Amino acid sequence: MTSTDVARDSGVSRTTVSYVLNDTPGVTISDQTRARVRASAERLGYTPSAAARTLRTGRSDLVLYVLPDWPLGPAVDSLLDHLAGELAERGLSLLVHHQRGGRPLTDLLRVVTPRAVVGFTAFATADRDALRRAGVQVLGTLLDDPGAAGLFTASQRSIGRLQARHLREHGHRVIGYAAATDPRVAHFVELRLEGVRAECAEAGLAAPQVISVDPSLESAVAAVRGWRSADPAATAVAAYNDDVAIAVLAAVRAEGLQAPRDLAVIGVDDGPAAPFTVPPLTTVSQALEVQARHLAGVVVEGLRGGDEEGLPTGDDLIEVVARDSV
Amino acid sequence: MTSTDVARDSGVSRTTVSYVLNDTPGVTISDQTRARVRASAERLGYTPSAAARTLRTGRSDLVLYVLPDWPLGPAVDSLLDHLAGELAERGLSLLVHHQRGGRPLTDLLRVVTPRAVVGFTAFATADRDALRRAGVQVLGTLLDDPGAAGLFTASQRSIGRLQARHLREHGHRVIGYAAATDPRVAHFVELRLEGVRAECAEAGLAAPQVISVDPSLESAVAAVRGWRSADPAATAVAAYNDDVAIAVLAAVRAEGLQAPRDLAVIGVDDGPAAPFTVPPLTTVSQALEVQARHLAGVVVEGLRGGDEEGLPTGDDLIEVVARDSV
DNA sequence: CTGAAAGCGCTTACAG
DNA sequence: CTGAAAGCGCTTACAG
Repeated sequence: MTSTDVARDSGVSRTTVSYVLNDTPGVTISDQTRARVRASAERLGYTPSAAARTLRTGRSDLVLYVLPDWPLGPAVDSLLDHLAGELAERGLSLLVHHQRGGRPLTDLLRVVTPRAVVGFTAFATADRDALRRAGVQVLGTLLDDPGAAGLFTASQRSIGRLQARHLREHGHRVIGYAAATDPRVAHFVELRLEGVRAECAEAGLAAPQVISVDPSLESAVAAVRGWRSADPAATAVAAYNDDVAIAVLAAVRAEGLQAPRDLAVIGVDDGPAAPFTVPPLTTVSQALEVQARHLAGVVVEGLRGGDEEGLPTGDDLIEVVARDSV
Repeated sequence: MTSTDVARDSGVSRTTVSYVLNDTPGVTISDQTRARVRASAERLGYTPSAAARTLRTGRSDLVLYVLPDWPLGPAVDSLLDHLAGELAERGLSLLVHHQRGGRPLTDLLRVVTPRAVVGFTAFATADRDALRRAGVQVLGTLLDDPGAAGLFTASQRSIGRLQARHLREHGHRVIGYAAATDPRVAHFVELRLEGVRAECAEAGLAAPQVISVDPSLESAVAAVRGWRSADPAATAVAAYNDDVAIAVLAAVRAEGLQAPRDLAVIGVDDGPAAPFTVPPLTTVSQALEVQARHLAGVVVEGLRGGDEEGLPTGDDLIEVVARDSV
């Protein structure tokens, strides 16, 4: 099923088929011919070969979104959905690549020729350069690595900062930090923790005591004991995310204590379980719908050759959802 | 950066470059020449054009995984990771497409030329046919739609069955069902519910009273009142998933009742919050690691042209994780 | 053992 | 207003 078939079927040349099907501007073709060509294409179920178009034009309508190795949660799905929609309106298709192991990104070029690659996390320098060399546009990253400008999302540091500030505003002077143990997420833990540290330091509080939580009940119980037996004892804990916070909350109950009276807890994500914990979990919400819209704009702007600098960093894209655990 | 550049740089023809870089069997090329070609390719950062290869050979090393519109949870990520790994070992790359709105799948063919498309849910017949016509292999689905054999996963019906059976085995004779309201998930609700109904019918129990839950606390409270005021009153509830179950559990507490004494609750997913609810949630776990391995095998087998029939349906891939809510 | 040549399916100057 | 022809970068019979 090629354009030759359509041409033969509708009694015109392949040139005309191409002009009609691509709505090429600046050519004048009778409405009658156009209709005939479209009808043939439709009837024959013709789809132009992506490989041939890409080879010929040297560019494709494909945008590749590169996702990292670690678990991301449902928020990213809706982000992708939204981005795909925005791109579709501009004739672009979005495909997602789940990065795995250490395999270089350039392996992908053996299989697709994207117009642009958008990274959720930072690219390895070698990958970035190789992609650029192959004529692929490389579009920013989400992480606030030094030197890699955050593309669209709230910075991880500001999430930590916001947690600490909320705790501080509720009178807590000694704050613990519940880190996650999953190594794939270590970088994020570090960035959020930095935010907590910075806020504590600026407010003249002691540095947060960091304890990792599995999350299993045993691990969380050990952590709760750790914070409470420290000197000075922590009265509040900022957790890496809701999952960790939920485990800590369970440990508080298991120890016969009460949140927030004996230990306040704040999470990150505002996941589905957060409103229903005991007590309901105070947490940081990341307004991902808004971020998605923003990301879409940035990507589209970037594709148009615009400047990716000077974009909002998005600190206003996070907020605390106050419930009863603080 | 084309194979011509590599040929010139290493002083051979493009033919030889292709033979060396593809390790084409049956050609004899001196080790010295091979080394020279590889060195050039490496130094020049040469990656063959995916478009040109695909166009010339008529096949690509791309497998497309089509994901549905609705939220899937982290389990699918690990499934994808595993599949990508298995495929990579066979020289195949996996890319994911998040299906959106009603846009036809064939739009994708304007952008990529996959060897095969693997569907998480069933394909629309039109899509399936169009893909096949374009020479793309279409590989099964997960849903147990009539006529669309389940590709790899446990059937949704058996999940519902298993919930009801567990409840029944714990002495419950009147069972309620907590459905989800998200329309994107309606089909799954229906299938799981069918399983519950079937199990109840076979055991001679009344049909389950179905109430939808938001999930918000108000909605869940209304549901709990509904089940308890029914005649006969339900003593146990099978929930569509953990999220719904968690809301129901919160409603039970809000009403001053206790689970499982006043109302037993069983979820589906065994998500991260399940061990930490009050009381800890009994739920159905879907051995997704195992399913992933299985899926990878099926896909690879399918690509090899093998038969996708006669595969395990995977009813042994689910099990209840008994905690304290039943 | 290596190279010249054809051709995959498309788009797009260019000629008529 | 429409068509013949070139050429994108590759692979692969085929000739030497």
